[in-house]
Amino acid sequence: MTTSTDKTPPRENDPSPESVATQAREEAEETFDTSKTFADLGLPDDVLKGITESGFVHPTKIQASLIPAALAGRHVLGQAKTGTGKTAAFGLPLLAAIEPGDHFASLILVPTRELAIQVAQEIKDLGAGTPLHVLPVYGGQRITAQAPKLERGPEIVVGTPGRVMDLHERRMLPYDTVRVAVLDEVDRMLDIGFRDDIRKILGGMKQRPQTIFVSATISPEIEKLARSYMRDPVKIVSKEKSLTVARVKQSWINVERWDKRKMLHHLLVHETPELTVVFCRTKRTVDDVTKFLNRKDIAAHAIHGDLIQSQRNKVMERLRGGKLSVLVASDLAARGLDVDGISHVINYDLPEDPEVYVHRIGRTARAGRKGVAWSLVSPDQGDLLTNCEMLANIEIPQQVYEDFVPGTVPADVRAEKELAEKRVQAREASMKRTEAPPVKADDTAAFPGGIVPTKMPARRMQGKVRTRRR
DNA sequence: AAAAAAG
Repeated sequence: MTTSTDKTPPRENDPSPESVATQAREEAEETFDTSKTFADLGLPDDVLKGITESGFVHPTKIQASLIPAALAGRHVLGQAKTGTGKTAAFGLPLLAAIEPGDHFASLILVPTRELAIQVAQEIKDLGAGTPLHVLPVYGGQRITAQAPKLERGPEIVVGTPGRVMDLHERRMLPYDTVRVAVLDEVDRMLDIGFRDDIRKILGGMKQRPQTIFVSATISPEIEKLARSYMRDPVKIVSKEKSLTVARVKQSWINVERWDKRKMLHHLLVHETPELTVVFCRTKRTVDDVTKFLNRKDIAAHAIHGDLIQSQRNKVMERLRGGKLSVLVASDLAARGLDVDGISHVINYDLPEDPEVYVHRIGRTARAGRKGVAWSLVSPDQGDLLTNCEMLANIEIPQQVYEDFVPGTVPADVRAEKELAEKRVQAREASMKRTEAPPVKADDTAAFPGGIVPTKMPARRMQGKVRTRRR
């Protein structure tokens, strides 16, 4: 049995056709600009053909504002939540602006290999009506396999930073021909490790190409980066109240650390989701959880950055082909991946970075569908949950599973608790022995808040605070 | 603190 402690009545009790239709319309209005069609945006006929063949009529809001600006040759810094068609927003103007034979006219940088494959495929599909070539380049595949494809001089290259730099150094990928440079998932690209690569690649383009940066969130650091590479940029910001779409039903479940696997198993068995992605914080946990589920006869597959690339590609193919029901993933899969039919996202651990939460749950409820996002939160992880709620600007309700039977407390945890209790008792006993000196009336008067000045030096206090946070 | 990306 499932009970929700949400104060508002559950949506399931209100499935009248009118309300469903209203909700659908509101959500469409939230994402799409129904007052416009792609034909209004100034795209050429051969590009429009690819769009109509893909079944699109109205652009999303980010597309409606980004496409005309990019077509006009402007530098664009665009923000929109996940799943609102950002790839097409920068891909369509590229397809429109680039002539066949314009070798290496555009370079698109993405943070993961899987995204390189996906973004390249999406632009290929959109450009089906044009003779342009799109090539993904990324690490983990042999350079010798890529060389002949690069020699043919594709107009658009989509790549991960490491391999792009490698190919450039081998003189197989020029920078000086690039007229439009795109940074996808900029917030992720500015992480330590990527930042310098990005600077090297963009800085290597002495001709100062038109730049398009897209990101789910725009931080001051992103603005700074944009200012240093862009001339007179257009900033496109979505005015949404929340960073997450309403179609995802989010909730959190209170569960002790040692009960998380059991709870995960309980959810997968009792709620029978169609296609689930389980996100874990470490590669090790991904492997452990996958093995655990396999032992319980659940056909779960793992994906993380330590698997060989062919294995990663194989798992992604299975996922896209609908031949997989549970994917256990590291944050490798958190961003951008657009796979149809992911009905559930489970956060086995909440991420330290709340932006990652927004990206993770954005894997579900794509293309106008609904989705469910559960987060397993142990009592000591409450602050992580609060961080996510604050960033996404939503209140996540708690879900209680009354028929879930918690496991026994592991021996080491029990021992630790007992030890902590003993320490407290010992401290109380010593406090009684050394009576605190009475506080003088003058001292308290200087601190109306009732705080008694401490004898501890300020520097030591800082140190203490710091150690407590870690 | 971890994960990703060049081998």
